[in-house]
Amino acid sequence: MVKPTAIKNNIRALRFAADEMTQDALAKEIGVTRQTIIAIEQGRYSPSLEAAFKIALALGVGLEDVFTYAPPASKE
Amino acid sequence: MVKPTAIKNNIRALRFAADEMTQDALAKEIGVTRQTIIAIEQGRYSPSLEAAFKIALALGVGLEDVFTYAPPASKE
DNA sequence: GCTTAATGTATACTATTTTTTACACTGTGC
DNA sequence: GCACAGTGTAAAAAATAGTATACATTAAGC
Repeated sequence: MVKPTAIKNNIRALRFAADEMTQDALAKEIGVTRQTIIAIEQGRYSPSLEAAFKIALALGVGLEDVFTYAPPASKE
Repeated sequence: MVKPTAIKNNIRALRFAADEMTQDALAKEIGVTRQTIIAIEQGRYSPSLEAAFKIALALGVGLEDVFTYAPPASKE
């Protein structure tokens, strides 16, 4: 099963909004590696709740401003 | 290192508020096992962002109404 | 043309979350 | 007493998230 993450985020946009913060800077600020930021930005996997909270905190916005859950589209 | 989850939740309270929903019912509704609900309720680990979103949805509240991040208390 | 910063890709590895199965405990109804 | 619902515990295995390292690409500055 593939399940390509039902969660979207606008970390990239918010990074630029937040004083042009680089992936590396963000990664360091929240205590993860750059790889993690890249993978999350690209939606390759959704972060842990903890990582998500830290990211929102670092970007100065609420959790739900960064990540949005796209429900699997029920058939209707 | 132990890292006992910096995230708190009030799933249990919200379950009762939401029509006395049982752990089993909630688990089924969001597509995880009962074990997962128990572990999360007890704070044994924090869920994935996806699981967290589903739980909030099933309980009819916002993500940040269910889970709260307790920052590691900076020294001040 | 060389260097550097920022981003992306890949792979192997570790850690954490989630599942599965199985059993224990408590309260309620019969 | 026995059955059942709801909750809890435990441990192994599978799935997913995150790390570490190394290398490629692009744009900017010198």
